Amino acid sequence: MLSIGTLAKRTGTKVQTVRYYEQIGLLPEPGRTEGGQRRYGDSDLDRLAFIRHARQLGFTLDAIRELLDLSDNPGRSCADVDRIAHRQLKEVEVRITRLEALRKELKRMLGECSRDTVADCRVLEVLRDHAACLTDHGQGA
Amino acid sequence: MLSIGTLAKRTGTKVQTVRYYEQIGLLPEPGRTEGGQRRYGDSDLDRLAFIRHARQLGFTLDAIRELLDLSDNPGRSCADVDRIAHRQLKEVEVRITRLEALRKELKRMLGECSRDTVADCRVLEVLRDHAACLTDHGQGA
DNA sequence: CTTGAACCTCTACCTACTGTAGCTTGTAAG
DNA sequence: CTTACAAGCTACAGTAGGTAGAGGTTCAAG
Repeated sequence: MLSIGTLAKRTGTKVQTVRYYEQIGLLPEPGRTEGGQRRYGDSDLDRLAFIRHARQLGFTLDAIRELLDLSDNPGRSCADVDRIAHRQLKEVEVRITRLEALRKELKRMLGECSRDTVADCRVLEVLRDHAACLTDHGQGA
Repeated sequence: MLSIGTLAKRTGTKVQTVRYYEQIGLLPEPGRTEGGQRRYGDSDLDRLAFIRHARQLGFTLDAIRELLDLSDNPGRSCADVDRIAHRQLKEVEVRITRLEALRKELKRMLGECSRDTVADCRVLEVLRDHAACLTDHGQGA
C-alpha cells in the first residue's frame, strides 16, 4: 500500500493534485489508516498514470473521465474512444493553426520595427491599428 | 460619448469584460451619467481596441499593462516593447513545438487502432502505458 | 408617460490546479 | 519508549481571463 506522497512521486503528480482528482471523482476514495491517512493500491497507481498521461496529451479532465468510463467497459466498441481522440487531435490542430498565424504576425511586427523611441515604435502602431494586420487572428487565444 | 454597450460592440468585447478590465485597472474609471451609467470617450475606445488586439495576439494582461505603460511614454526607448514582443513570440513558438509533438503522438495512436472493442483499443493502451510513446511530451499542456 | 432594452452591483462559476494555515499522524533514531 | 520531524490531514483562498446570473435601476424611443 502506498501513501499519497509515494503515489504522487511515482506518477509525477503533486499531492494536492491527487486529492483534487479524488474530490472531483476522477480517482475513487481510497482506504485510510486508523489515523485517517490515505492508502493506495496498484489499481490507483494505474488509473492515476493513465490520467496524467492523457493530461500530457492535452485531453481535458472531462474527456479523461469519458475515456476511463470506456476503459472500464472492455466489451464496448472502441469507436467512442476513437471519436474522443479524434476530437482531441482536431483541437490540437486548430490551436497549431492559430498559433502559426500569431507567430507570423508577431514576426512581421518585430521585423518592421527599426526606430528607437516608443513614439515611432512599429510594434505599438500595429497593436493600435488592427487594420495594419495581414493575418486573421480573430477568435480566442 | 459612448455607453458601455456601444463601446463593447465597437471593439468586439463583452460588456462584462469591459467592466472586468476596469476592475483590474486596465481601463481607467470612466465618467458617469447622473444615473450612474458609464460613459466613454475616444481615448477609451482606442485603449480598449489596443487591449483586444494584443489579447488576440496572445499577450497576457500583464504584458498588455506593460505595453500600455510604455505607450504612454513616447520618449522612451522602444527596446522594452521589443523585448515584450520577442518574449511573446518565443512563448508562441514553444507552444507550437509542444502541440506539434502532441499532434504526432495522437496521430500515431489513432493510426494504430484497428480492433473494434475497447478491450483491444490501441488508444487506451497507449494512454495506459507511457513507455509506448515515442515523443517527449513531458511538461504542461 | 410608458415600456423594455440596456445598464447597475454583487456574487458565483469555469479549468486545472497550486499554495497556505494550522493541526495531526507515522516512523525512525536514540 | 519517547522524541523529533517529515509527511499527512482539512479547509479555504488564489491563479488567468473572463462568463453568467440575480435582482434592481436608468435611459431613450414611441
